Parts: sequence; C-alpha cells; structure tokens
Amino acid sequence: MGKGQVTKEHIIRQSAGLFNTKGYTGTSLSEIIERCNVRKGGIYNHFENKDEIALAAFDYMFKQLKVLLSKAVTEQSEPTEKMMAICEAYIMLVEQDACEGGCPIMNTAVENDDGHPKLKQRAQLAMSDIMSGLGEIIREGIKRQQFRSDIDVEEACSVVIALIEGGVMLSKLYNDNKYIRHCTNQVKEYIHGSMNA
Amino acid sequence: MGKGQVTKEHIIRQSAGLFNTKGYTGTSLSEIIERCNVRKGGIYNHFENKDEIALAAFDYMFKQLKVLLSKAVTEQSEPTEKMMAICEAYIMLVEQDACEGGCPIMNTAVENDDGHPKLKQRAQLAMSDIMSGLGEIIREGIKRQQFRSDIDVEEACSVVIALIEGGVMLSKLYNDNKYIRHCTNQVKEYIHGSMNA
DNA sequence: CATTTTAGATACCGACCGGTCTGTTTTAAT
DNA sequence: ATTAAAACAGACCGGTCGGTATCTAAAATG
Repeated sequence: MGKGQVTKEHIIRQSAGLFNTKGYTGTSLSEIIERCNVRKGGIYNHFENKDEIALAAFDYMFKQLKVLLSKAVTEQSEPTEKMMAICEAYIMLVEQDACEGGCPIMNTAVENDDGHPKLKQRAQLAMSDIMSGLGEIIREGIKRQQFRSDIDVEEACSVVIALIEGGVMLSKLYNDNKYIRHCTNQVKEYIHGSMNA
Repeated sequence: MGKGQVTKEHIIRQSAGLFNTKGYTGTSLSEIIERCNVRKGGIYNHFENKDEIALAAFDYMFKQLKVLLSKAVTEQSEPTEKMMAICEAYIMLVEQDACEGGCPIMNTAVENDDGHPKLKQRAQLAMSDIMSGLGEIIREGIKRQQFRSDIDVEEACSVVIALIEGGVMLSKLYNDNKYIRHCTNQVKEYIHGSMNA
C-alpha cells in the first residue's frame, strides 16, 4: 500500500469519527485538518470535495459496524443466539464506543433526513442491508422450526431494529447503558414469544 | 399581544421547522430570515443570538408535541387506551407532519449528542417529561389491576419509547409509514402481554 | 542514481457565517 | 397630535466556510 493510500485511509478513519458525532454540517474541514494533522492540500489531493470525504467516512463506519455484527453472528449457530449476539454487539457499540459517535446508520438517517440525499441514500442502503441480514436469520429460525411459522418477518425485523436503535438513542441521550439493556432484554422476550412451544 | 410579540412568535414557529429538519448547525440565519420574511434587525431585536432562537424553537416544538399527546391521552379513560392513543399520536406525527421534521426530542438528541449541551439538556428534560407521563399511565394501569403488578415500569417505558422512536426513525428514513405502524402494533402486543389474565 | 510522478504544504479566493450598529419607521401611550 | 419607545431595515464587521492554484518535497520507477 503506497504512502498516499495510507494517508487517505487515515483521513477517512479520523474524519469518520467527526462526521458520526457532529454530523455533516457540524463537521468542518478545519476540524478534519486539525484531527488528521494534515494540511488542505493533503486532503484535496485524495478527495474531490467535502461530500466525498463524508461518503467515504460513512462507508468506513458502516463497514466497522458490519464487521462487529458479522463477527457476533458467525460465532453463533442457532438463530436465536445470533439475534441475541446482535443485541450484545449493539450494547458493546454503546458501552465501548466501537463506532465513535454511535450507530452511523441512525445518526446519518436522522441528521440528513432532509438536506443531503446521497448520505440519506447510503443510510437507507445500509439499513436495508442490516435488516435483510436479520430477516435471513429469522427465516432460518422458521425453517428450523424454532420460530413460529406465522410471524411476519418484515414486521419482526422492524420491531427488533426499532428496539435496538431506540435503545441506543436513549442510552446516548442519558449517557446511561440501562436503556439499551432494557431494550435488548425486550428483544429477548420478543424472540422467546415468537418461538414454537 | 403587542406587535413585537407576534413577530417573535412568528420567528419561533417558522424557525422551529427549520431547526427540527436541518438541525442547529444546518440552519443558518439567512434561511431563517428568508423563511420568516424578516431582516436581521427584526430577529436580533427579539433574540440575543442564534442559540436563543434554537432553544425557543425547541421549546415550541416540544410544546406542540405535548399538546398532541395530551389531547390524545385525555380523550381516553383507560390506561391501555391512553397508551394506544400515544401510539396513534406518533403515527399522526409521521404521517401528517404534525411536527415539521419529525420528533423534536429524537432529532435534538441525535443531532446534538455532542456539541450543544443546552440543546441536549433540553432533549433530556423533554424525554424525561414524556417518559414520566408514560410511567404514570402504566402505574395507574397497575393500580387498576389491568397491568400485572410485577412489571418494571421504568423498563416498560424504555421499551415503548424505543419502539415508537425507532419506528419514527425507520418510517422517516424510508418515507414509508409501515414501519411506525409495525412498531406501534408491537406496542399493542406488548401491552396485551403485560395485562392481567 | 536520475527522473518522473505523486503527495502534501501554503497562500489565497469568494461566499457566507453569526453578530453589531445605526438609522428609520411604526406603534402605542400621553 | 405629540412624543417616547419599540420594532425593524439594512449596511457593515471580522471570521470561517469549502474550495483552488501553485509550488516544493518525497516517493516510486527506470
């Protein structure tokens, strides 16, 4: 990997933390410059404009999140355990700042609801990716006759994601992990309630 | 009400929509000026600085939300009905843009996680207000022996709020009301599961 | 080792930011 | 009707924004 590529990824990693905490408009080039210890020429040699940095930063953060989730999921074999592992991963995300600034999907979704269509689209695609992964797990659970066959997979996905993201939001708002824990406990209850007798 | 007060409230109402959609840093004075059709002197005659506008705007939006919720709640007599009325109110908020830009608490909580302590504190207080209202309803349900007496009120509040806010986030992200509906349906299920037999 | 390419520092740009100040108009009380 | 005060317009301020152009230093290539 050439030196330029190293610098580029350094900029992406560092700015990703900024964008994910302060948002697109809330993050200025001078902050990126300061944090990366790079001058303007060092940035614009690798990126066309601020947008391109922000998009690369989101992609990076989302990849981090996916790695976290994938690892958690593949370590388990049973669908129910996989789902709980996802919950645990999100607890880690809140408690140990695995993604600086919290869940990049929710942050991007809320902050760029209006305003930055490309970022919003990224958030949509990312969320769809997560939800389809979750859907696969649920479907597998149904196939293995662990989950009831009459559950609406899409609805179940929405509920689980909402509980988790809502819990993340509350825990970050109050700087108190109990909320995400309450919510993931409820996910567990929900799964239990969706299981065959 | 003097003319000045009319202008001031006009500025608050209009800028509240801007701040709630685009966030604090994403909203500029020139946008406020344009939308309110007022010049700079007309704004700074009533407000000390941008902060003060943003805080007043949040307070206004939160009041709007509270009115919506209070109306929904007082129209019902039974705790279970009150809780469902809250869900319906949030569906309205998403579907009919009762608060331009979505739930002001979540927006403010996510956008100003770091960065603007006063706004974050406002979001905390607002959320606590909503949650304590919800807690009262649940406690009343327990007292009337409709809800099981062993449910953890605080946990139940977290779960219901997370479901609703998570649903709002998803529906706004995809511009599709089905998500908030799925989530409020789940609130209903959750309530049902918490009832005495 | 020479040369060419790449990386990066620096100075600079116009636009816009939030905010101030002064002057004029409008309002409301006398 | 007079006048004091409130409301507002508009010019102006320093600073910062995102972005560009130029020039030097460092790598990669032969």
